[in-house]
Amino acid sequence: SVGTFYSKEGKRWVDDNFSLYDRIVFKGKELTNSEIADSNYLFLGSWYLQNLNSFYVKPIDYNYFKSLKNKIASRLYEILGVKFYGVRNKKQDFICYKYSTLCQLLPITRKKYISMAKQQLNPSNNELKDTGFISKYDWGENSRKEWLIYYWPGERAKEEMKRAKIRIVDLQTEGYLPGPKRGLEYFSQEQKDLIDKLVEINVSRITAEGLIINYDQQLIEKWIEAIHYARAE
DNA sequence: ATTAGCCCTCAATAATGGTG
DNA sequence: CACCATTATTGAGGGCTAAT
Repeated sequence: SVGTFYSKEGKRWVDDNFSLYDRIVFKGKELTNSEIADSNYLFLGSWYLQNLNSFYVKPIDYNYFKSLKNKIASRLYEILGVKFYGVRNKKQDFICYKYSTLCQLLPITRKKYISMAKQQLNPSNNELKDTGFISKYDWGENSRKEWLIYYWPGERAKEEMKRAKIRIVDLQTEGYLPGPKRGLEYFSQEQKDLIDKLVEINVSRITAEGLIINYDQQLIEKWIEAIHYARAE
């Protein structure tokens, strides 16, 4: 896997061989030398974990994602969300997919006739349009007789990108660049303890400090608690 | 090329059984 | 007896195919 994974913290592409998970331990198996796993554990790969910690993720509106009835629609939402990112501030304010490409990306089989392809995808397209994620979509054909689908971002998509941009700016200015005030004495003892806890669960120190500044302490404590559960699933 | 009906798959819910 | 886990049932959605 060369050139497929970008490290946010390292600011470079990763060419190493790596896997998403470092280690998987199933329930009842030996966890460490003496401990037996009380449920299934998943250890995220270090690169993956680092990027999560750096918030190098595409923010998705999980509630919206869940609300989508059609699974094709929800997958489209993920894909288009990323693509719309690339489209902002460009002259061309829409994106275009070959149907054949979409077939590889979506949980669908390639149809022989355009009518079938349309009734395959349009219910999902309409759902996204009705909920405002796209403003409209259109079918077309290129010179090689390949079917194309055009998507225009809707209000919901634009809102999402706006929100994401603000969050990124917030984190970069307030959470990342170590400001002049960013000494250890800046934190209370309680906060230091909390940071240590975060570091224990593999959050990088700089991110942990950023979290402490930007979020309520109790919220973070709950969050740590939740992670201990989430790990097991 | 398009439409409609049948069949298969998957997932959500209900029912059953096993355990503290 | 209550609670959790496993199994059975049902329903919706999508693919395949035959008829138009």
